[in-house]
Amino acid sequence: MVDIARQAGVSVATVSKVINDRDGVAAETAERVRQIIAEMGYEASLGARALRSRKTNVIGILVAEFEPFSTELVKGISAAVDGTGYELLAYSGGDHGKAVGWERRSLSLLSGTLIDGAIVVTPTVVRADSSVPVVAIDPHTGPSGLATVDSDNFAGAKQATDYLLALGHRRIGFLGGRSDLESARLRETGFRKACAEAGVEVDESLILVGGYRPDSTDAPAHDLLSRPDRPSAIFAANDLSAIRTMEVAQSLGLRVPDDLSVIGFDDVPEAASAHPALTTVAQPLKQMGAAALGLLIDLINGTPGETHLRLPTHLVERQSCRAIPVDAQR
Amino acid sequence: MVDIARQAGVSVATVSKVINDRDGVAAETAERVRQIIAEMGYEASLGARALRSRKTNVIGILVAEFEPFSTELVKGISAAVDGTGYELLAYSGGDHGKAVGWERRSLSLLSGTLIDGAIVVTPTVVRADSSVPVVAIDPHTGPSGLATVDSDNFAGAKQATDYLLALGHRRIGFLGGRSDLESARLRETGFRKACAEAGVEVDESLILVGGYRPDSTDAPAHDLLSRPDRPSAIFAANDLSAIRTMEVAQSLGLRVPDDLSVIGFDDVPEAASAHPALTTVAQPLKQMGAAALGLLIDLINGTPGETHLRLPTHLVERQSCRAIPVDAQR
DNA sequence: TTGAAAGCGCTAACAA
DNA sequence: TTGTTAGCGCTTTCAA
Repeated sequence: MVDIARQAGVSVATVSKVINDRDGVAAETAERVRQIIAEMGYEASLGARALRSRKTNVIGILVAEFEPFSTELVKGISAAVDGTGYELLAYSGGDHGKAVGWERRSLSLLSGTLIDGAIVVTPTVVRADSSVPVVAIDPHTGPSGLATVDSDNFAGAKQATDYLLALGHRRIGFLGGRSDLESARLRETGFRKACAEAGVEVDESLILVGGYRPDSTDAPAHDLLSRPDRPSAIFAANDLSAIRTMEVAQSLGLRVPDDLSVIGFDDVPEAASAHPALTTVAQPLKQMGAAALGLLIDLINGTPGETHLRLPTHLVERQSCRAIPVDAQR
Repeated sequence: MVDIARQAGVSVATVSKVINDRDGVAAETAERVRQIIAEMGYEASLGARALRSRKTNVIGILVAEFEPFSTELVKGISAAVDGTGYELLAYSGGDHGKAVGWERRSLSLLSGTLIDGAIVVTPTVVRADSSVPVVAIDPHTGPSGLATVDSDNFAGAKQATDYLLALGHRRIGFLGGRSDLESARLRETGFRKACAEAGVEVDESLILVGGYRPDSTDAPAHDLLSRPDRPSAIFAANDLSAIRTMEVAQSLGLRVPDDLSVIGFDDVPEAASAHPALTTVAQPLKQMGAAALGLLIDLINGTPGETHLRLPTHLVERQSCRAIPVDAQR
């Protein structure tokens, strides 16, 4: 900025005024400064600028990691941000969410200086008292005081389980999600509800935790599939763990769907390219991202509307589930 | 930080030293300060911190927009960053790359202050003289002086065209990419080369530009498909335009692959979930992201190795292409 | 071992 | 219309 000022023969204050379209600058001077800025390809440093002014026009997206789920949300937010005048800064702490409180850390790292507001994805811990407006997607269990967006996890899980039951499955394994997340809790509740309604007793030894992550799914999937009375179907609480479950099954010599039916949750793009293509419950991830952005912008503008948006799910039938032959049913 | 200092009864300078593990602080004092920091959930503002010190341990990923291509790269970078000690900041300017020079703008916005280095995706314009190390993925035409990562676009395009040719197609439409990108140029060259080798003359009126974007693909796809002598197959320069081409075909009453074969390029996850599932040339996007990160970290550490990495492509056969019945061949 | 003071690149209030 | 000055939250000499 000093260079620009020197080149133009004015003070840095004047340059700043030109950049920010403040008035009190002669049209001629402004033009000259603009010229030089363009020539030198200068852009005010976000860090320094934000330090001093309050508004940055940047919205932060805080994720533990860029994996299929969070990136689908990001795609939705990105599509929706077009035309709003905001820019997007998606931030992932280095530890991939392994450290408790990563979202609080990232939030204070960025808020107050760099961003006007934040969308935080699957937070484990949040304080509603952040210095900037925050919207949570798929939040943790319990009240947070935050504006949130999620999908109807209960209904979706029930739908998945009903589908498996309708195919004749009676011994159904359940690979739960991250127990600190509301979504994981609701999916298990939906599963149990469907079983209860169908008069099928759930075998508690068939309920394990996959934690939404492929690597933490390995062990429980192995457990479930290597027992003599293994389930004929598995409902994995998200697509990534469902896909890993299919891989584990295949490594054990089981064919999906012939020997084992598997159903997931989310409908990330990877579900369609799995082998076999994964039957799953779709969350409208792109819409959820867009909705979160809408909520956040309202919050920033001080015109809060809804504080909680819940979007519907639907079943997507692909190739990973099969009806049990009638004579094999118990 | 002032609050912390007051609480601990020390100066902000001391707090800063504790945060940055500088020595010259009594173990006891340090412990007390750390305690309070933890209690208050404080984290130093990235903007302010970076303004003063040089190293931020943050790597920037600059994209025009979060769409399937760039997000696949981001996933690859994210997976590879684990354990390196770096964090990731993916930035998308608001205009979705419509403004020329968005990457230069984003770069100077972030560099010098917020990030230690940047990976820029499909840049149109770059100066190698940035204040931080930069690696380009899928760069623009012509020399840039930048370290780059790409895939073998020429071989991939030839492979795709050979495949179509082998299926008996002789009238093949080509929907090119963004003409400023090296990849688009190479894909067209590969297409022409394959035709030439097969002794098939290319009809220049069948070569149009889709620009890698669904919306800019609509018109040329319509053009190609509504002419009486429409091609029997279309090679679209990336998956997004291929998928849109299939949609346009279907809206025109053409069945894919029965009436029209379509092949894409990239193999983004969306290709597998298209209807019909898209046959395409796969780029190893995740590996490309990981490779770019490796290159960049080398650059940051001042131990530059390779300056240009080219990864191989391969054909992924799905359901969008069909052999032409022999009697229909010309 | 500690803290005062300067300054990173910028914006905002005010004075000239 | 312009420039001077102070200060955003932090790190870093350097003196106490």
